[in-house]
Amino acid sequence: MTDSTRASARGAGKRRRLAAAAAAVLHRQGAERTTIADIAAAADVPVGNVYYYFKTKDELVQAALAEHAGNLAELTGELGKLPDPLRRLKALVEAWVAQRDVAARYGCPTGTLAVELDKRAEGGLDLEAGRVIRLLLDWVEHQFRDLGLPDPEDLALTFVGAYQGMSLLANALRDPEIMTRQGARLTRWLDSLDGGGTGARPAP
Amino acid sequence: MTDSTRASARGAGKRRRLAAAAAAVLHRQGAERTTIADIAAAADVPVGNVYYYFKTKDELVQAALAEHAGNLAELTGELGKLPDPLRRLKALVEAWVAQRDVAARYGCPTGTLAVELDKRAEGGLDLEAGRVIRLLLDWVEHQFRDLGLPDPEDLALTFVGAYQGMSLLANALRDPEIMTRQGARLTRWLDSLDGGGTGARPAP
DNA sequence: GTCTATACTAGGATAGAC
DNA sequence: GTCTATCCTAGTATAGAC
Repeated sequence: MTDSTRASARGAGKRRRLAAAAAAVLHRQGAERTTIADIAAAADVPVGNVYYYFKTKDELVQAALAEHAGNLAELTGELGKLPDPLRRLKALVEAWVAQRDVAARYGCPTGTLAVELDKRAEGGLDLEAGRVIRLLLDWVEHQFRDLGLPDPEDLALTFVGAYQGMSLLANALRDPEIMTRQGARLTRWLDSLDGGGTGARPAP
Repeated sequence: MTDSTRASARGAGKRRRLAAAAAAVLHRQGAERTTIADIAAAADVPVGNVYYYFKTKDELVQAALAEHAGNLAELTGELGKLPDPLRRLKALVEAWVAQRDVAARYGCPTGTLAVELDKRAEGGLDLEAGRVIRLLLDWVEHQFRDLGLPDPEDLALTFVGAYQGMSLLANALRDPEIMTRQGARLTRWLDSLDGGGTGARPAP
């Protein structure tokens, strides 16, 4: 290994630390209230050095979104090991409910970022969070399709919409129990869809 | 009428214009990206004069929230004229769907503000948006209670959560049709609750 | 009560030494 | 590849003339 590859390896390490720190800090403080210095401190990287890895703050936001997309891919990868699509969706609800305290305090990482970036048209990042949400929607839609249910796209919107809605309410009211109770409702809804046979159940 | 009361009347007019402008501009640009100058321009009031009516930017945000609360009270007041609670809720869904283009572009005014204010702990406004959402929740819960359905509080959370979720998705994906389709689902859900008789329908 | 000019600060970004 | 010092802009808020 040459000096330069070792340097690159160290550099890549810092880059990754900065991306992970960006994801975490942006979630807690929001995109606008977070300064480069905040992210640098969280990643234990000197402030001035950040610009070597990310030329602008927007690039850091982009990196945070990639981080969220990666986390999502990891989660759906795990869930994909379950044989039954219905069990996969139920396990996803369980994962959401398990995060109830974080959701009540800071909301859904991607959802809140989507709201903030929408108001930030300049950088052209206003649609990027939507892309990450789209990844989740597509995966969920695939599960509903595998279950043989009609309108899998609408079902996915209902399902993910319910998650975003309960996260926002839990956050706005600072009440993690909202995640628990609405999560239980979502699970019962999934059961009713599968048990219903015809799939004609009119639930939202 | 004395000079001072006339002056007060003019003053109150400007104050009201500023509050209304704050509500509108904060919705479009977000709390962080909006400057005092933006609000002043929208209200057609000279920048420096703003501070006579609102000592800080936070007070303007507070005024915008009061504006949203007022709009909500007006809407529920109208809906209250309908004799049947079920019709009231359906009419509320219709009102939401009618705003689909605004929702797809800027999200729910109160919901997006709740997300932003959550990250803005300093001013102590972080829970204020939640209070406005609570007003809506209480009204909706009341309708479900009048329908004689069990767990009206949870039903209200599901109903309002569905609205917040569909607004966020419509906004993140810039697709007003999401409001239309999910609104139709919500309406069918309401019908199923009422028609179900037992109210044991497991929908989320 | 209305408006102008300006003080002050935070924070993004860059130059350039090492 | 790492870090310091600094420039520069934007935006809140105030002082004070009218």
